[in-house]
Amino acid sequence: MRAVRRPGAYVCGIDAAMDVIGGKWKVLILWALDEKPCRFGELRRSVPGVTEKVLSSHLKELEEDGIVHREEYAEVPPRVEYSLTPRGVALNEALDPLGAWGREHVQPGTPTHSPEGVAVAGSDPL
Amino acid sequence: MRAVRRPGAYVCGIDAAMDVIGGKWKVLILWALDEKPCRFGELRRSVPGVTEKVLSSHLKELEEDGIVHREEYAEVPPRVEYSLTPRGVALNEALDPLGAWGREHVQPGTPTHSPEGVAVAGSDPL
DNA sequence: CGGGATCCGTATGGATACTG
DNA sequence: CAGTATCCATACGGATCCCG
Repeated sequence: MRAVRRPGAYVCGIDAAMDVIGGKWKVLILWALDEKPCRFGELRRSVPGVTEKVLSSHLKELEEDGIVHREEYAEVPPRVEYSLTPRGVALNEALDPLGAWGREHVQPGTPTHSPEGVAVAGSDPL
Repeated sequence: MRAVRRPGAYVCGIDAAMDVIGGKWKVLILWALDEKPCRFGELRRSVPGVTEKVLSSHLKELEEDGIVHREEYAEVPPRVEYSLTPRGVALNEALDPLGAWGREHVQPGTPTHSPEGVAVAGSDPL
């Protein structure tokens, strides 16, 4: 994963934000968590195609970035719950117009929200 | 670069949008073009650190995605001008809240817009 | 000037097996 | 269940040379 943050500084806020959500599955993770807090296994099912390692890495980074909160319960069947922090909620809101743009301009018919993992069929309209 | 579009389809609009702006320098390019149409050389100067090849690739992809328009003038000193399409303008607008989020949450003090010498004091090309 | 072609290093992500 | 460890593939980005 991103070994370390961009050394110097960001050129702009978008640049900075992109560094946070740059992972391949991050926005999908955020999206799933936007619905409800999730356990690791749930998340894995909600984000089809992601592997444990990558999911784990992404979650760790999102946690470091203050986007998700990780609550660990020291129980016998280990239980961990991930949820969005206020900052994460704000990020998701900021992401909304971008999602609208994507739906409008690149993939008409894309669902608005389907954390269960629905994939639409369709081709590039361009 | 992205050899081909994501095989199946996108899970959501954000997912789709991310595929469009996923390149390392794309948002910076968009940002520069948001100010004014630019020639290749200008762009290269506006996006410090990017190499010709990558800039070229990114521009080509952005063009394929209908984000930028490429106007080629068959003159003796070859001249090409890149500009944002309406779709590109819309994308930039959709990116705005994300930029605001980034400025607020990850890099306080990041400038709002400075496409001229995008280099912020102290910024360091990777 | 505006790139295309080539070669190459690295970061990112994937598969699988294993552990607390 | 919730990860970690290891190995591996490749996409991405960079340097350089070259051409219209």
